[in-house]
Amino acid sequence: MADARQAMYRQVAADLRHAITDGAYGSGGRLPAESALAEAYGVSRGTIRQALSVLRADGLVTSRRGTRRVVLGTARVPTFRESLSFTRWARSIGEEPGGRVVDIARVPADEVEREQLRLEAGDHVYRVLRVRTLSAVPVMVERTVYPERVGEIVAACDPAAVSHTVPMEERGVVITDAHHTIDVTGADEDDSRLLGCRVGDALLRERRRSTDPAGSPVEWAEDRYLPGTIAFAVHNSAAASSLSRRPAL
Amino acid sequence: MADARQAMYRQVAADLRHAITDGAYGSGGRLPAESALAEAYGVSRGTIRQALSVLRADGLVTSRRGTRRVVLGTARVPTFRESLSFTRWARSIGEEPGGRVVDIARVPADEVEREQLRLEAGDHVYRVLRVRTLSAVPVMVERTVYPERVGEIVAACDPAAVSHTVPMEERGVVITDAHHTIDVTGADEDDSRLLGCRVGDALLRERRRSTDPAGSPVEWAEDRYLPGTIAFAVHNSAAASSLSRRPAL
DNA sequence: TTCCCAAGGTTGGCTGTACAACTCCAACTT
DNA sequence: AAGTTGGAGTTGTACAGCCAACCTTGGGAA
Repeated sequence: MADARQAMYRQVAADLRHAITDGAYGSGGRLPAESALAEAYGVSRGTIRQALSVLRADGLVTSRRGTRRVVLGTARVPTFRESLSFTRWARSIGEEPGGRVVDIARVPADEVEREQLRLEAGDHVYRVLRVRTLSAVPVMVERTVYPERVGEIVAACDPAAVSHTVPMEERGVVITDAHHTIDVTGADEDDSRLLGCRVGDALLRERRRSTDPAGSPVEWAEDRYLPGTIAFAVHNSAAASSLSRRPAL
Repeated sequence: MADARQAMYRQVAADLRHAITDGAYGSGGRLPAESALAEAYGVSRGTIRQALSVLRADGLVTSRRGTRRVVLGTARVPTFRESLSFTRWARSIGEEPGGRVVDIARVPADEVEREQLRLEAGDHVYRVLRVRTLSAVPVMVERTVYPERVGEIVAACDPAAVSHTVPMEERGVVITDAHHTIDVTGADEDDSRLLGCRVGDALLRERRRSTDPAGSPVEWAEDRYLPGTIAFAVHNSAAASSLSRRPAL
């Protein structure tokens, strides 16, 4: 349970999550009734339901009226923050992340950037080109556009800094929502040079727009991965839908 | 609002969703306070919060303690069912979906299939190979494995049937959870023949395991798309995280 | 045996209340 | 002019209760 500063339902959710990933209920097994959990944790049923809805959204348990909840899978589900940060992700799978900033520039935002980052005409943005490595092997090229207030933080970082999200968080930039588009694209000359592939080779592309709790865009990024280095995993459920297809541009 | 058989919070969510996609609050605008909405709809604040949590998970609105909710985007978000069915997706973007079953076979499940579909030794599965088209142009090859009870339904379908999910739903097979893995792979000979590309060409691959409300697997599928025909869109938030990266196999 | 039905258990949905934590803005102080 | 404080407004968390919808089980009926 730990940390009393956390909301009760989060503590319960974390505890149940551990119990599930430790296999306490087995895969395909049944959870105790909500009322039983409520009594066990000494909280109301509403709080238990809140905790379970978190696990439901993560795809750890199902729910169906009339019968106990079923454990769907016992795999560890990354937290939201891990899923956003290349560095955190790499460390969580036991790889050593690295990288370096190839190019960074403060320029007036073009029309697309103004639209994506919701800026006014004349506002400036920081464009960052970065190559990222796992165990010193280049696997991804990242092109990110930041609005001025965020870009200043990134520009102040060491070009070889492993993580940009950590300093951003320390400076109060918090990301709570991200919208991703995943498809395939061909390598351009920069990609070719930085990743060691040929121009035109297929790369797995993730485009991402992240926003803070106030709804202001924090970054607009395009990541290109060498095939075979990464896969994206998505869970969706009738309770919390999140994956969709889109016609490619 | 419509249909009284729907739960109240879903009606409210649908109504607010329409209001938002119609631009009633603008992009970046603020929603009325929960208590105001509660009074307007004649329901309790709890019900409003339930409705808003749906929109939150879809990335339509943010939420932050102390201040009103902000409209994140006004784009239409596909429903869970649309995102699962190629046919529904194609129609929703105004394309004419088609396809045909190339091969279907009832065979004993191999070890991987038993693991994925949670079957016993000796159980049989249906393996289906299918090519799918948009406006008569092949764009995707689909390899699906069904457990026996579901496979029987699919096997009874016309090989040229546009949709398998519709008959499945009519026969009481409901999907409530799906786990997807998205990456890039090379075309094999079947892909090459059916999609008209060369062996080894890069394809966007989606692997999917779907389960019903009881937690029993309903299908295990691998879809391979020609590059440029589709992109996957994902929203995740601190409230309902569901995207993760995975090391490629 | 097989089918049907009733009863009990369980989750879904909704209401109402209370307080805590936080944001924002205006008025005040320095 | 700049910083501080305080209060009103808003969402987050938690509790308690009620009924409906649904599933499972077991016993009775055919």
